[in-house]
Amino acid sequence: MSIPIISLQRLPIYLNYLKSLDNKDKYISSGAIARALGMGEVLVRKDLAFTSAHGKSRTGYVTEELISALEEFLGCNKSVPAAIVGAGGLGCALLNYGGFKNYGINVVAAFDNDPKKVNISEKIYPESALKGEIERQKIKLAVICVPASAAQEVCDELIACGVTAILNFAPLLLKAPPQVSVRNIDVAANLAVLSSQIKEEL
Amino acid sequence: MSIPIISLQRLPIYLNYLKSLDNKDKYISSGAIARALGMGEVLVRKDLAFTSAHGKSRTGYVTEELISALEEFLGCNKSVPAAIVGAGGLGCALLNYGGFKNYGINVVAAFDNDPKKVNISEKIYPESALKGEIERQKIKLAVICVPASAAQEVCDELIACGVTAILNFAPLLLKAPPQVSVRNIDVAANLAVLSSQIKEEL
DNA sequence: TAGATTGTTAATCGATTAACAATC
DNA sequence: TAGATTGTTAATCGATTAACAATC
Repeated sequence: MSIPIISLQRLPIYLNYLKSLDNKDKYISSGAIARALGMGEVLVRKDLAFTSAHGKSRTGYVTEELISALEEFLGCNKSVPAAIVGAGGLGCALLNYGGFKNYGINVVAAFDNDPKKVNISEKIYPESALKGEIERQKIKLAVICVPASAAQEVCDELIACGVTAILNFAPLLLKAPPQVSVRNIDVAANLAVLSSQIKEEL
Repeated sequence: MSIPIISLQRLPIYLNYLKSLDNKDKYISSGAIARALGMGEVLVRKDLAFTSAHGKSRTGYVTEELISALEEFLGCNKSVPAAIVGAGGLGCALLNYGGFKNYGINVVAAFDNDPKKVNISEKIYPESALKGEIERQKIKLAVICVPASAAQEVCDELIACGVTAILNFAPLLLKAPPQVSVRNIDVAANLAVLSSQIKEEL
C-alpha cells in the first residue's frame, strides 16, 4: 500500500528529531519518539512501517538504521535538481538556504524577469531562459515565489516544460492537472490563523 | 462551538478566492465556490457557517457580505503587531512582504544578533532589545526565522516576554506550554514530500 | 408554482488510538 | 522466565460527504 500523504509529511519530523539527538543510543523505541514529539506511539510505528525500518521486540529500532531507512525513503541520498521562479526576497532567501541538501534537493537555477536580479548570482537566469534550462537540466521540481498575479502563468509554463511537482508560495489556488503535485505555503494565511487563535483566547 | 483548526485554515482560501474575482456578481453560491476550489459544497457551507455569513435559499451568499464576514472573523480589520526574530534572508523577505496587512497583521519589529543587520532597516533591532520592544509594543505574535540551533532558546525567550502565538520556520519541534499556539512551516520538508511524490510516479 | 440553494441530520470514510498476540 | 516492545487487528474518533427538509 502506498503511504498516505499525512504519514509522508511526518517522516521528515521523525528524521529531524533522530538527527538532532546528541548522544544517540544504539536503540530507540517508538514510545520514546512518540513522547519526545507529543504523538501516539502506535502512530509512530505505523508511519515508520512504510519505510524499510524494522524494529525488534523488546529493544526497539536501531537508531542509525532508522535514520538510514527514513533517508532512503525520502530520497535524501539522491540528487534531485530544483528550480526557483522569482528571485525576490523570498526566492533569494531560498536560493541561499542550505537545508534542502539534507533531502537530496539541489537548487540549480532561479529565474527572474528583472535583469538587475540576474547578476546577483550565477544561478539566476532571466525568465526567458526558463524553458531552456528546465528542459536541459531535466528539472521536475520547482518553487514559485512570484506575486499572485503572475503565479498561474508561471505554473502553466513550468508544467509545459515538464515540471511535475510545484511548491507554491503565492496566495492563490493554482490550477494544475492531476498528475502534477502542488503544495501551497501561504505564510500570511498561517499568521492569520495564529492571529485568530490569539483573539479566541481573550 | 469553536471552529476546528482545519476549518479555520480554509477560511483564508475562501477569502483569497472571493477577493480575486474580477467581476464580482452580487451573489455567490457554495457550489460555485466549491467547484472553483475543488472542494465539496457542504464543506464550504459548514466552514462559512462558523463566520457571521448567512446564505439565502435559492440565491446563495451576498458576495460582499461574505467577504466582510470572512474578514471580520479573521480579524483583518484589527491591527495586530507582530515581530520577526532572525533578520537573515527569510526574515528580511518577510519583513518587506506587504501581504500580512490583508489580515490585519503589522510587522513592527525584527531582531537579529548581527550588528550589521541592525542598520538595514529602522525596524531591525539588536537581539538585546527583544524583551524591551516586545513588552513595550505588547506583541503577542512572533515569527522565528533563526537557525534550528537557536530556535528553542528564542522560543523560550519570546514566551517569557508574553508572546502567545509563534510561527516557526526552523526545522525542529519547539517545546511550548499548551496556552501558546505554535505553527511550523518547514520548507525543506515540504520539498522533500514533493520530491518523494515525483519518485513514486516513476 | 417550480427550482435552486441553504442548513442540518445521518451515513460514510479515513485516520488515530486501544487492545493484544507475537517475540526477542 | 519475565518484561518490554513490535506489528496487527478491532474500536473509536473526527472530518467529509450524502440525503433531505426548509425556504426564498
